[in-house]
Parts: sequence; C-alpha cells; structure tokens
Amino acid sequence: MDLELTVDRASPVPLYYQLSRQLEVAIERGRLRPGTLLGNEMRLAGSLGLSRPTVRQAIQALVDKGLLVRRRGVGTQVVRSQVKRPLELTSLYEDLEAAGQRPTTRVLDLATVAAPPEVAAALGLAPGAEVRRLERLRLTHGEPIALLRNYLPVGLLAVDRTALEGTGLYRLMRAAGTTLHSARQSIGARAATAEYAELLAEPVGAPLLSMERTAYDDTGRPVEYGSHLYRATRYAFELQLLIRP
Amino acid sequence: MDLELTVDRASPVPLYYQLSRQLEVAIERGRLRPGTLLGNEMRLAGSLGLSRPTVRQAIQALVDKGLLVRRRGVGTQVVRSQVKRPLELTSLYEDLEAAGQRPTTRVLDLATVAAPPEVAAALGLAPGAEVRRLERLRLTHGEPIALLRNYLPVGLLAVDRTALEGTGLYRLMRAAGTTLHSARQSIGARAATAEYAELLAEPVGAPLLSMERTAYDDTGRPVEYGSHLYRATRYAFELQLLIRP
DNA sequence: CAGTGGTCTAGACCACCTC
DNA sequence: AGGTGGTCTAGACCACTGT
Repeated sequence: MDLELTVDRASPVPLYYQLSRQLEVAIERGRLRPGTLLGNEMRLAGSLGLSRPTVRQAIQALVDKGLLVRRRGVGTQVVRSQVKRPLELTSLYEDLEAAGQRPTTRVLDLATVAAPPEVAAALGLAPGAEVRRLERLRLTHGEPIALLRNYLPVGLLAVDRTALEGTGLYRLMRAAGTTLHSARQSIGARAATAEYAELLAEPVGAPLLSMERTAYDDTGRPVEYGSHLYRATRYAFELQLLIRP
Repeated sequence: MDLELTVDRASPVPLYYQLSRQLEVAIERGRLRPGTLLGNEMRLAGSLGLSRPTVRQAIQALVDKGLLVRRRGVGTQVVRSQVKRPLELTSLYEDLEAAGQRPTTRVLDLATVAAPPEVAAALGLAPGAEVRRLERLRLTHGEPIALLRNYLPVGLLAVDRTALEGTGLYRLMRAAGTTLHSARQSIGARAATAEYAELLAEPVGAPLLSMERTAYDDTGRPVEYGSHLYRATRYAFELQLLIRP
C-alpha cells in the first residue's frame, strides 16, 4: 500500500496524532480509497515502531470522525461515503468564506440594552439585566443573505464595530479566549414581515429560515444567544451527522 | 462523594462501560452535580480495582458525549450545562413519540418507480433505475405535521403498509438489519404550493420547512433518500451539538 | 512544589469473523 | 484454524495547573 507513514519522535506533536493526521490526509486525497483495508494494528505498530495502543488511539480518532469503520475479525476499512465535516457549529461567516463567497457584514446596531425575557432566560440572567446586543446584516456580492441578532453577557467581549465588519463573531470570541463547547439550536421557518422583507430584499410574506441558538463555554456558562433570519432562496443548513450505535 | 461505584468482573459487559454507565446515570440523576470534580484517575482506579487506562476509557466516553470536561492540572469535572442528546439522526416519529405526542401516519402512496434524477444521484443509481417510493402524512392529534417522501433501493426493505402506519421508517430499517452510520441533510424553507397547502392544512404561500436527507449504512452505501416538508407553525428542528477543539 | 491529566509501552486474553 | 479488533493490565515519563 506504500503510504510512507512515518512518525517523528522528536516532535512535540503526540505520536498518535501524527499518525491519525497522516491517515486522514491520505483518505482526503484519495490515496486511501474508500473500502480499503488498513493493515492490521499489530503490523502497523511494528512497521512504525509504535505500540499497539498508540496505533489504536490514532485509528479511534478517525473512527470517531466517521472516516474509518472497524469490524472484528475483518479489519479496519475506509468508509465508502464522502464524509465531510462531522457537523461543526454552524458559523455563517466561515461557511461562506469556505465556499469562496467573500462575505461582508454591515453592522446595523451595537448597544447595551435590558435583556428581553427570552434572552435573559437563555443566558441565565435576571430579567432586565444588561446585555450587549448586536444586529448585523450579512451579505455576499452585495446581496443580503441573513439578518443576525446576537446577545452577549456584558464584559465577555469588547465588541469592536470594525472588527465585526471584517470577520465572524465566533472567531472574535475565540480570539478573546472564549472556548465554545456546546450549543442548542432550533431551526424553523416563518414569513417575512415588512421590516425583515425590506432588510433582506425579499417580498413581504416570503419564506425565511429562522435559527435561535444558545452557545455555552466549557464550564457550561451561556456565552451567546442568537436569533437569526436567512433568505430561504439563498441559504440552507447543510448538516452531516454520524449515528452512534 | 460516596457514589457506590462498583464493577462486576463476571459480567460480559466491559468494565469501562460499566463504570461509564454508572457515572452517566449519576450525572443524569443529579447525584453528581454540575461542576463536581471526580476523584483523580489513579484513586478511582485503585478503589475499583481497575487499571488507570480502563478508568480513562470510561471517562473518555463521557467526555465525548459532552458530559465531562478534563483539565490538566485540575481534574475531571461534570459539565455545567444541560446537555441532552448529542444530536441523533432526526427521526420525526421517535421525536414526537418521546414528546408524548402519539404520532400517526397515513400512507398516501407506496410504489416502485423509476428514480427521478436527484434521487438516482443521491442513491448512486443509474438514472431511471427502479426504486421504492413511499409518501406518508405524519399527524398528531389528527393534525398534519409533515409530508414525508422517501426513496429506498429496491430489495432493501420489504415495505409493509400497515407496519408503516404503526411506526417510523428508521425503526423498520433497523429491525430489518440495516445499520445507519451517517447522513447528510439540508434544511431550508419554501412557500406552500396549492397541493402541499391542502395536504398540510395550511394556506397557500405559508412558510414550510423542507429537509432533504441521504442516509448511509456503515459500508457507505446510500440506503435512503428523503424529501420532507414540515408545517413551520407546528414543527422546528432542535439540535444539540458539541464543538470539538 | 505537588497533583492532575496526556501520552506511551509491552505484554496478555478474549470474542468474533472468515475460510 | 487463523486472523482480526475489543478489552485489560501495570507500569513509566511528561506537561500543565495551582499554591
């Protein structure tokens, strides 16, 4: 199979990760074709000078990503379907950027306000507590795609208007040291009101995709609540998901 | 902390799984409160008579589920947010059932037809190849919720009309030995046409949620293509997702 | 500094699948 | 029967966190 797998023991990168990454790249580039059987774990370990548990750890990471399947008595195979990303937090900005769409953002509003009831509930604050509200219009090629309204606990992020026009909110939050851990989102549909229709350049009554989301950091603290509206003619949510037995 | 953790070495259930399950139940029942530090891995291993790798394997499973967080130099903590299910394949029937909604199904059509182009592409078949088509109306309390149109490769499932009226498609597929592994779905919105409006008891032009999905088994073979329409006034997709660093 | 999780090793036995 | 992954052990050293 001559995959030229190697590990560098002098590197600070964990050995299992070095191996896992090389296998992942080989699968992405088609050097390991769907259905291919990896050599058995003992042989792989031997040829790389690693122990079997380390090789297993590398393989397990790719099984968790859905790229490999293990079968007892058979071996480890490359999955036949084209798994892309195992479902990440949908970041509209990064999604559009990855699709080569060159997104732009117009900041419509940026203020500190009393939290509306549903926002206070989502962020675990007292009703009426202060929160940062930001309202943005996201566009590609000058065409509006979505209206984004977000609420953040005060003090979490020094929100900068020009920074917001150049990148996505999540990237700013990560850069400020907030590590996102989980999120709950609800996706629905509704008809455009006159106000939203004008902002999004759709006729009144046009179907819009709506998404409400609460995101948490790794201590379980709510760090963001968002209520977004998307033009259904220009955007749809793409999800890839894995089913665990 | 007196959690009364025990393992049964005579059981065929893997030790790491026994431990993992007990911790999971303790978290669900609130016996391990959010923020609680688990004892360190060595002590846990010693008190249970297990090796550290086995204890780590148990903990890792819960970290992957988003229930625990590990911090080097600190310890392993119960996550503070209320993680529900880590996002399963959305099965409308099972979702409604779990919510106590007593779903019912009306089978509108069940036939073998030539695959439309998008279906053939999704299922990896030649254009015009034969597929099983089923069209169902899903209701709760006599109210329509969704119009479900599915395509299956012929021969995969002996589709039984009465069975379809009593349960969900995925449950039937699992019972027939098909193990689902991954799926791609796209969620959008559109306005109700006259035909769909009548079936779903909505006005013409009402916003509907749409979902297209291709599901694969663990060999990567496409096993189902679905194109569904939901009443936006009665249904929304709830997703819980974890962000991996 | 002491304590934590992160990584790694070199074995072992077992359950399952294919031939 | 032979080969595969699944589980488990008893050690070891390191990197990071808190005091």
